[in-house]
Amino acid sequence: MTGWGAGSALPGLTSENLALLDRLSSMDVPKGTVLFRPGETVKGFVIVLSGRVEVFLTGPTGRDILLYSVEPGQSCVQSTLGLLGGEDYSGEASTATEARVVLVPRDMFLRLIDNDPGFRGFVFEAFAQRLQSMMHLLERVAFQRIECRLAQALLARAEEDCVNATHAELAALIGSAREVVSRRLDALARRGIVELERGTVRILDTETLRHLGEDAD
Amino acid sequence: MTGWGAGSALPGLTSENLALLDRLSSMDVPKGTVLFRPGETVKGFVIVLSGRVEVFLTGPTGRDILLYSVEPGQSCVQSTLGLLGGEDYSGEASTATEARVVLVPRDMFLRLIDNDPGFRGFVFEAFAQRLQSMMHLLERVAFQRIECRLAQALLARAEEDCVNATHAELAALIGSAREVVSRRLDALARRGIVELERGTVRILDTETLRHLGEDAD
DNA sequence: GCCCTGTCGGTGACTTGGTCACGCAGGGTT
DNA sequence: AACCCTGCGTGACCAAGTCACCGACAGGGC
Repeated sequence: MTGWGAGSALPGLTSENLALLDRLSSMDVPKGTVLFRPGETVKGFVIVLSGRVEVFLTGPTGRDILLYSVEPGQSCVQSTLGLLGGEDYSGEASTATEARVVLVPRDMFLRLIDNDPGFRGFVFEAFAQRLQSMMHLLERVAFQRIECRLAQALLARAEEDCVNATHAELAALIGSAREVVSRRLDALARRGIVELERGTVRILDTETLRHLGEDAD
Repeated sequence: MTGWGAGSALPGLTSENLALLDRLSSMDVPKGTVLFRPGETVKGFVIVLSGRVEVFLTGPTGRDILLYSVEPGQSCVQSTLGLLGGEDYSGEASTATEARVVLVPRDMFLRLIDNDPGFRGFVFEAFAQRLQSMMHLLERVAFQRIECRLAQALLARAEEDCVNATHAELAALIGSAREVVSRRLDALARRGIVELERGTVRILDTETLRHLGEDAD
């Protein structure tokens, strides 16, 4: 019994199943750990309890793109894919912060799916959300200009008008190349919208940035 | 009772639920009909019995990209999304051929999900497959060259070394612009790999085309 | 036959974005 | 101090998307 409080993350489970989940041991993982790589077979259903896990796709040229990030209480859909369809991972997941995760073994996962409506709902909804967000991502990648995506990423990542990320990290967030991000940021800085420092971007004009982040259809 | 043979499309259902599904009336839809548009709310769970339904995303510049196509026996995941997560459609679905579809009403869908393991499995697997294929699509769009994607599309669409599609259609298949496809095809024709006619592309050198369709990592 | 109209495809000029190959600056380590 | 690693800036080049055209063809109506 690890007492990680499955109740808060998984509302609606029957108490006996909750107890079952509670008995699983959670793992603490340091920041930057790779949880799985493309081609690996799936060991179980992963739920993130705290911290953040990011799933990236890597292109042949070494360029990365963030598929989605898994926040506390969410599951990593990639693992579900493998459990249900027998497919292997195709993205690479690593911890963006130190994190605490639980791994639900395959047979237990399948049993829960079959006899617990609450758990089922949890999995289904996670699925639906991911699929939806993947479609939005695809839409952005296929149709939106870099400037637009960059503005969105900056706003999303900002803490008190400050973004702590290298240009390379920002590039991965929006699925572009480091050089391109550098040039765009430079352009934004020239216009007085942001201020650049090694490792951080300070947002000076949130309003204009928000405007740039909107679709120009 | 429409007798559309749910059994073949949905193996593993209990006989009573099969009968329930069989009692739904199917619809015949002519080629080119738009089944749903972005922003519409979801009326039910859609299953395609015959023909092909294609789901596109449209960019602000009018450019289209094929998200996936729904073959007989498959369901349209977009409709599932709406039923489970309450989200609206974000793609546009239309029939690529004349087609026969069934619409499972929302409440019946939810009941089936809850009490029929076979139906549940069907939905889950469809979900998993779509998500997987969306990730592959994203990978192609984000990282692969046009020539590569075009070669794949041509091979996938070929019937006896002949592809009956306009340049605009091919462009939508691979998420590019018509002009770009025209130029690429022209380049392929110059190299003697294909032969162009109004409305069709004839493949002369399948081997080279297959080679072009492989990733160049 | 002829014309009209809509679809299909070709083309040039331009812009945006990705790739490659650098080089330089700051902050640690030894 | 010499070193190295990481983050960032830059120029050149290429691939791809956009815009504005134009001609070529097919089908229908007269």
